[in-house]
Amino acid sequence: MYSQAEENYLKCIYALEMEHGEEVSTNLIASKIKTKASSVTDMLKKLSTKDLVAYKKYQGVKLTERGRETALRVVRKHRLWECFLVQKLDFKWDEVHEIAEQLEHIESDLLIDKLDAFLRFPKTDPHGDPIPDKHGRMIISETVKVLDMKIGSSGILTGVRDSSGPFLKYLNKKNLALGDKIKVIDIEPYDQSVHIETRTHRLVISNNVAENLYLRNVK
Amino acid sequence: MYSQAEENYLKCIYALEMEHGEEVSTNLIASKIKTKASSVTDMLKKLSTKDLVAYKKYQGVKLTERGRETALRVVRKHRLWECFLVQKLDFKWDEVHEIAEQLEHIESDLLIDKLDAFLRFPKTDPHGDPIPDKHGRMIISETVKVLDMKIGSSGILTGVRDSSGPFLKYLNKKNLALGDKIKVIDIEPYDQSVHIETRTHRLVISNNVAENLYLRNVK
DNA sequence: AACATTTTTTAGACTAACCTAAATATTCTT
DNA sequence: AAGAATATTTAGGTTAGTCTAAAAAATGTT
Repeated sequence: MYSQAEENYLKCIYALEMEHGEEVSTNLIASKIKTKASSVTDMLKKLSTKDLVAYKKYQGVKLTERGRETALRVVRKHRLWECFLVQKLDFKWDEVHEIAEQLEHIESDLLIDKLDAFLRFPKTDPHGDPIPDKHGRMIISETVKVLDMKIGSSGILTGVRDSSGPFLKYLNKKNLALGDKIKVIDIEPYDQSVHIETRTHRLVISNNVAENLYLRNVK
Repeated sequence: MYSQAEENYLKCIYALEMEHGEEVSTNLIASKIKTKASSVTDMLKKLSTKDLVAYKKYQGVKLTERGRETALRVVRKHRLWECFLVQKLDFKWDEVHEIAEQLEHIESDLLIDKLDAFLRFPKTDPHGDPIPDKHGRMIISETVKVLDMKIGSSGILTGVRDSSGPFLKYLNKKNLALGDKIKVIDIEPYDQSVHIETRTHRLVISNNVAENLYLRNVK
């Protein structure tokens, strides 16, 4: 139906809308997709004629309803394939992204629904991100960043903002995994580094890392 | 590494070499790939500069060692994915080809080896075709066409030459499946239609169908 | 408000993979 | 072996997606 390039742009715009709100800028897309702003402009024009984005010169874009549906279908495929890779093929969570980037473009509704069933309709992918169902609906759990936690409170690690290989490898090394219960012992006012405690150990994480960890509150 | 188009040409040339012997002609490739002869010529030149085929103007092509290895890797992926679709996702054997055509281009050696292990290293795909191992080796079983069988002899249906949807649907309807024991009752000299018997029923198949069924001899 | 900076768009070019139409080789027929 | 038929290649064009460089619009600064 749509080319891989088109799907990648839609997915990218969808992600940027989630992060920064609607009205995504050309340069932002360009840097995320690692291409030039002029290429982005070209593509936005094309997506616009296909009624996938609402685009006005110099004003940024946002997805149309059609565009959002399409983006969600790609996201669904990406996250289901990640589940498959981790649960069935024993990949580690930091190894699956690049492969899922390819698999997400395979076109077959039947395939993806059968895959969904095979995996028993998972609600989140290995990084804690919610998986849209076939109607595009998903469960967005209330989460807070580690930095916004009260000192002394605890939470379950439910997701990561940055699911790049290096960051996930860092978490592996520090023995932090999704589902771990984490208690915030102290936040250093000077550099916003955070002293945390898990069931098995204590450690200090930088502000940067703390920004990328989402917790679900727990008493 | 190589584009999907390049991989498709290599796979196509490989298949034609198997069927018709080496030195595959431009038109043959064009008709199989459903494109124009001039496009084939363009691609053959490109594949030639990459040392994947040995090409001399007006003389047809054959795969180089490098080309054959690459083709076999694609074939391996295609057939493993077909196994996955049938065994794990409950697709029927006539539904998997088009999806496998897409999946065969996913690039990750680790993925394909893990998939192979997950499927317990299958030796043939759902159509009875042998699956190359990671070194490109496969078990080619001795088979004969139904038409070449002696009257009164039996064989196990081990493969089909034409694995297109319509043909496989026909076999489904006639209740013929891989692994079935088939006895050749009679071959009509006039039109080469064949009277056969399975464990459960008797039927007459046209010469055309008989040409497309491979049996492994059995006493 | 005027100038500088940044962002975005336009103009024009490139590559991969395809196409049509015309030219050239090869093969077939007699 | 010459002409006809067929097969293949060449020449030149198209589209998708990218690029660079230049132009234009928006934004920031004083």
